[in-house]
Amino acid sequence: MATEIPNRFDFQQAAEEIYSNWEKAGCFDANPNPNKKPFTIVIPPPNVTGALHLGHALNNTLQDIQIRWHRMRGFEALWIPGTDHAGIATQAVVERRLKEDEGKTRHELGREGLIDRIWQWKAQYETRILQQLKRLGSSCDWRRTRFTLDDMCATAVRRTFYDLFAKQWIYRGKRLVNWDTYLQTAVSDDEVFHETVKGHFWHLRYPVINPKAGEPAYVVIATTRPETMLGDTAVAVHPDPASALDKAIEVAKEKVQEATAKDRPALEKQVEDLETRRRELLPHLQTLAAMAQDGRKLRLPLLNREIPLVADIWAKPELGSGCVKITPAHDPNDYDVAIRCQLPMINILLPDGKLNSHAGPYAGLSMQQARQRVVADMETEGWLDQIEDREIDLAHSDRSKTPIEPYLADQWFVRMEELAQSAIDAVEDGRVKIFPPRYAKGYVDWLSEKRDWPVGRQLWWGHQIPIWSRSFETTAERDAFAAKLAQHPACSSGSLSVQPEGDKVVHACVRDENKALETELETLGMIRQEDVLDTWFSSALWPHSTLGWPEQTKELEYFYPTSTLITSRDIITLWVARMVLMGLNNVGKIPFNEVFIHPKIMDGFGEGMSKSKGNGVDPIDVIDKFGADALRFGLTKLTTADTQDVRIPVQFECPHCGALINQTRENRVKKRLKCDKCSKEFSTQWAESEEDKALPKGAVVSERFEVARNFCNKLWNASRFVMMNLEGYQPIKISREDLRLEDRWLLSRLATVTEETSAAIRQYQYADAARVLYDFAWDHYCSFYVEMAKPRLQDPQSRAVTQQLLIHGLDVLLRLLHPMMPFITEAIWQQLKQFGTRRTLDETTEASQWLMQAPWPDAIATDKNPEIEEQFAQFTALLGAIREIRSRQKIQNQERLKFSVRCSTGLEKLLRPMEPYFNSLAGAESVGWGPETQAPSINALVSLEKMEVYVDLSGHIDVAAEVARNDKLLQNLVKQIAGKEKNLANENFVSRAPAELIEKERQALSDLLQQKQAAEEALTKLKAML
RNA sequence: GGGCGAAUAGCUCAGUUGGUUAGAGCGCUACUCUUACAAAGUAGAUGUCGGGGGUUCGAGUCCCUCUUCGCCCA
Repeated sequence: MATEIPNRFDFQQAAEEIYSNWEKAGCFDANPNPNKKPFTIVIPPPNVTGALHLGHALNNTLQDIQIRWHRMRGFEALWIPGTDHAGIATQAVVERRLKEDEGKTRHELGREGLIDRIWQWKAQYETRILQQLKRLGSSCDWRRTRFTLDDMCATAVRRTFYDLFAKQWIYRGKRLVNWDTYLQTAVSDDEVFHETVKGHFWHLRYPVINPKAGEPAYVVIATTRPETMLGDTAVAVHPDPASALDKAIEVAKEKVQEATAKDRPALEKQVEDLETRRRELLPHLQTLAAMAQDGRKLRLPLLNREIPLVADIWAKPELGSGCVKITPAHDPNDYDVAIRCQLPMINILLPDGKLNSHAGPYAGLSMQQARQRVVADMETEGWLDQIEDREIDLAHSDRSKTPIEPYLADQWFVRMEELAQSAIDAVEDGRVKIFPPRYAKGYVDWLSEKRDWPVGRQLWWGHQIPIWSRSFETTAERDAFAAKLAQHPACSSGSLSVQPEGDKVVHACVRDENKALETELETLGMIRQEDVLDTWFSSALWPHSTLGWPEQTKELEYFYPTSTLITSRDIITLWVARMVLMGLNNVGKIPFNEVFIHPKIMDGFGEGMSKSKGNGVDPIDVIDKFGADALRFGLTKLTTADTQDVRIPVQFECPHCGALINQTRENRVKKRLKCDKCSKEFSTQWAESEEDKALPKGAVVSERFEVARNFCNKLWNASRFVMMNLEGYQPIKISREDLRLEDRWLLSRLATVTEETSAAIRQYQYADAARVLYDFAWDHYCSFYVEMAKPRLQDPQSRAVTQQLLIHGLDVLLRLLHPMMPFITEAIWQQLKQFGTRRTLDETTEASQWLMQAPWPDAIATDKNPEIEEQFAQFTALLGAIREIRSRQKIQNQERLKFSVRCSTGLEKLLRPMEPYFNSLAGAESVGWGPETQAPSINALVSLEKMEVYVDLSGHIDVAAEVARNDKLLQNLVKQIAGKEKNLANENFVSRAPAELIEKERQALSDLLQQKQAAEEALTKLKAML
């Protein structure tokens, strides 16, 4: 029976059962349905590198809220789940593991072998990720789960690549790339992070060949990477050092002008240095500039190569020696110089980071070894000028954490001109709306650069580029071959596209997987490109590839464009922008109508959470401890509309006693910790030794979710109360007019709250939606309606109506909360079934089998009644006044109070019917009402806006407490009165402020004066009693 | 260096178009085991709204500037 409901929600057990029941009942499935409007979300596929973290929990909670809300509103709501293969990240993790566990490299395992291992890894993590999503309550259509490397996605990738190739938007070129020597692949700028490290500035001398009279015998260049001299193809000097220096001096002087006193000395020193330099170094630089114009050559030491002295603005006369060595194949700036001055580019590096034959005697050395040898040899030969210490900015690969080598390599690119423009237009003309709107700027700025997209990755894990290539000795041979290939029937049928590159190379792209054709190309001597595509290439197709494109499926037709994409801001350029341009290119339509960028979760110190910092919270730990509903509600409550970061302070949970220990920057990296409370030790994620690992592990959690857990408990117990009092419940016909004030107040609140919640969810104002429901459920439904229902339930006259409104309110509340807290609301819904399916005031609807399929409540406009809400506010104010006196006077709850209220007859009429509630809610009974009411001889007075409340204190007055209260009140009143008087005495205010406001102020002042007088009188009386 | 954002109670955050007593939850204090809930109830205390200028009758809110922090880009 109902009374046996436990007073805690056992979420552990309930959640699992509920979820599998939903799944069995097909609640998550969506299918094209002409009778409904579609609402579609594609999950931003989490990558299979690791498990989901709290940021993912937030991301997916927000998506699920939209999906569940739309589903309840009658949309055909489809949420497509899936994961991303994350090419380089995953391969890096698996390779590292391989090295650590078996000491093997990928080359020892071979391409097939390694890919096999990665699939195993993928299987493991995909399972884990999908499981996490399920435990979170995500209502995805699991039948449609996709993976960016599965057959369906592969087909889409291949078709897209072919299309771009045929449009000649794909090309291969030699470019300087960020080379990861550990993973032996190029990485994009997005995958590089910079770190300032201590280094040196080596000053080297390069001798001048046949210097003329007055010319120096050598030039000095400074470099942070001396070994790259082996790839030098020039030395540059500024063409007009005088004006360049003047400009630099001018800029520096301006800075001095603008500087604060603190910074000024340092900047003045700079100006001084520059002026000294101009005096002492300029003639020398001018000589060099002239020599460069005259075509003077230098001899590159160690390799004895002749290199030109060139004039180029990249050389900064204000820095170092004023000359700079040019290594086009290994430095982006030098690369630009080489393009401008038409210099040769010499690549001295092998893919594994060792030097190649261009490095002459240094071939085979690593960059590190070469540096030592080069410096030593230069010194021996007398070409080393000096060494200074210097901090240098060093690029690292985000994937392998090793230094990046800029490297000249063949690279596949996607031409971005048209594609980028199409994506810019889509946002600028409002077809794609980004929330919060400020993020549109970064999106447009990034796309506006229209930098061609390097899509090739020298990896094994990914979509292999479907291009077969062959090189020829001569252009004629190549052309002949290409012409012949162009005759192939596959070309005219549009499944093969042939294109030349440069003079001697031809590429052929095969549209769909076609073993016969591919083999044929191979017999013609063509070889397939080894590179795979950047992961983002396949994820860019995600909104349409998951719906079956390039097939014109029913799903694609019905569910595309998707409705909204919910993601975090660091992914706007990588994902959102590329999804837009690929959607437009492939389908001809935008991929989604709206994009919502949610906040990023930080720890209590404002630092991003990550496993490598030790401050990462595993959502599963939170779910185990507080329940999925608490996790979801807590995250929802944090998601305010415009903020970009939210902080969640993090604790360790002691596995012995459950105590929470605040995390600090110090303790979060420790291998083991001692509990503050029970003094027992526990291990952390860092534990390595057997001894540490033997200790129980302390989870990283956050007590932030306690609030939400308590809210779940409140909801649970309110429901429990309702059900305990529903014995004999029969649905009855209710007519609004017959209802009491509190009933109509409840209905008015329900209408308002429904409206506010809907509006908030629609506008992605998640925190507002959560707050509105929290306040309503706790402060209105529980604290007032349920409390007021208690006496009414005892009264046979009013019991049936009260039951009806209680269950109606609960039914609506559960539906409103369901998108945020699906499990607990569903659990209660299932229990409510014992009272039948007719629960709401609407006699025509029956409760559905599953709450998740129930209709979203209607905001019944006619139930909204501001007047009643105002009246109710008067009632609660009066109640509060009585309670305050009770508390201040330390009057026990058992002792009854008497009070009288001096107020207008109108208010009296309104509040008198509430008399029983003063008894049940404040233990007080009224003895007088209306304008003529006399104060009891000993009383405490509370002056409210529209009434004066006298609580009879005869018998239990604490005079001192009452004096103190009145004193404080008086002080406050005096302060306020002074403010108002000052305001109203201000000529400017009276003449300029709006008349209404002035009138309001006057009224307020007169009220205040009256209150003051009453307080003074009370005080005089009280003091006489002392 | 450029862009975006943040700074409000001990903590985490709200605070509409400027309008005069700046709010919530947690924590804290006091009192209550009152038959839904102590993961609760009732009441209470707590603020130079980061600093400095300015606009205005009036600034947490608008403008300028400085400081600190975070994220992104180069």
